[in-house]
Amino acid sequence: MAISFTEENYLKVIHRLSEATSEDISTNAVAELMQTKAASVTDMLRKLAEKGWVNYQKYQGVRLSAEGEKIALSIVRKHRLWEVFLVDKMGFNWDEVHEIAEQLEHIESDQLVNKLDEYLGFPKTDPHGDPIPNKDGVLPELAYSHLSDIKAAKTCKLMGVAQDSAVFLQLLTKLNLSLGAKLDIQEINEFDRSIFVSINDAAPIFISHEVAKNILVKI
Amino acid sequence: MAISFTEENYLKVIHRLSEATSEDISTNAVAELMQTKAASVTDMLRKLAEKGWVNYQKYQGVRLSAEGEKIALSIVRKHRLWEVFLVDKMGFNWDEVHEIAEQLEHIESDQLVNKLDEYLGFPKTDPHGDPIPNKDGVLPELAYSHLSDIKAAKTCKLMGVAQDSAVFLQLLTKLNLSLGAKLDIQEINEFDRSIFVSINDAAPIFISHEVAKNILVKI
DNA sequence: TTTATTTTTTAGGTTAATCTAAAAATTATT
DNA sequence: AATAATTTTTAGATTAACCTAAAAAATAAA
Repeated sequence: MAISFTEENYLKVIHRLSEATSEDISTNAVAELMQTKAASVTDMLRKLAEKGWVNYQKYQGVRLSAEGEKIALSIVRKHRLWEVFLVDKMGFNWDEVHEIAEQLEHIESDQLVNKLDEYLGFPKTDPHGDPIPNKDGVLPELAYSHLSDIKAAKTCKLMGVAQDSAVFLQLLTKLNLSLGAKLDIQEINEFDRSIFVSINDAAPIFISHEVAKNILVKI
Repeated sequence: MAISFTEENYLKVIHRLSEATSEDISTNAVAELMQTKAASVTDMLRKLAEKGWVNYQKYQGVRLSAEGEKIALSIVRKHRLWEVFLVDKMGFNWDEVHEIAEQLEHIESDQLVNKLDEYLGFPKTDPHGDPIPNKDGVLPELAYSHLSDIKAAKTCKLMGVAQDSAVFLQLLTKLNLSLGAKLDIQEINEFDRSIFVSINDAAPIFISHEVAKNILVKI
């Protein structure tokens, strides 16, 4: 069935919200991420339900149907593959690619996506460490920890980020934190939960809890 | 000023029609290429004129303004660069890329277009031999002849095509005619204007005038 | 368990791009 | 030059996606 850019964006947003919870997603939560009003969301949810892409009962929130999930994953796949393309082939920085990938994710051609995947060497993650669904919509298992959850001094490796806002990514770049960086945690301060850490064997520095929450590491 | 996909497509179509003539472009001609009705075109032309992208007087046809021309050329540039990408990097055939490039041409990022141009080695033509405008909208001079215009037996080289319909391109492929092919014209038949020609030194075959009209060659 | 607050939905409108049918202007033909 | 044929425009509707304001339902607080 034909699908519009807008419908694709709604499915993507509902999918993103569903990853963080097992509850149904509220109209307001969708409205906020879609940068629109709740009334508009209600209209769209009814339409998406009619098309069979979401399960929606009024006042009860929304969740993706199996088919909706499949569509959402294919958009996520495209978004992340294009991000790899933009960074690896076009030479963009990881904080510059989100906007462009938001456009490219709507290009419709399974053939192109699969050729692109191959051209990029079947990457498992995008430039922010987020997993890329394969052609059947299966996400590779990554299972990383949030740096903020680590309780004791140890060594780990930066594998991803939990946010791709440009300001956050630019801060990481300033701190010399990029994918694959080695982190030797020296000390965790009880007071403000800041972390004193050496990055790639450099002199240790302080990282705020706020930042640590958005850093994914392999122990 | 903000521009919609639809507006971009109208400008592109008007540009394409303007290449073939110095006359103003009729509402019906635009309607046919846009696959829409004349009434819809009238509405859009008024809007494009308000935005300053075309000169339009009712009942008198339309032509691009300097600014409209600039926009149209940037779309053509993107379309043709993406076609090169699809053929050279993704491994598509030249008859498979038009549809996908129709989508990709609307991606908005000057930075991306210029990086893509560089990545592809600043190509002068797309996979059909059509010239690619540079970043300032300047078209490289190519000045090729239509095979159908050649009057005497001689040798020439296939440099482009005047049409990118899949059926036409597939026919060329069947005839072993691709960009760069050597054509030794043996004879031109007065009766049906068909051409008896040897392609890359193979046994000569007949090519119809209809096909020859759409083949561009360098003598 | 009422009352207050928040969330969500409905009702009614707007805008961009399209359509059909009818009117007006242009062009072609006697 | 008058009439016929064609082209183009206007008028009035439709659809998708959005909006505001008001009503209804759900949730939280007294």
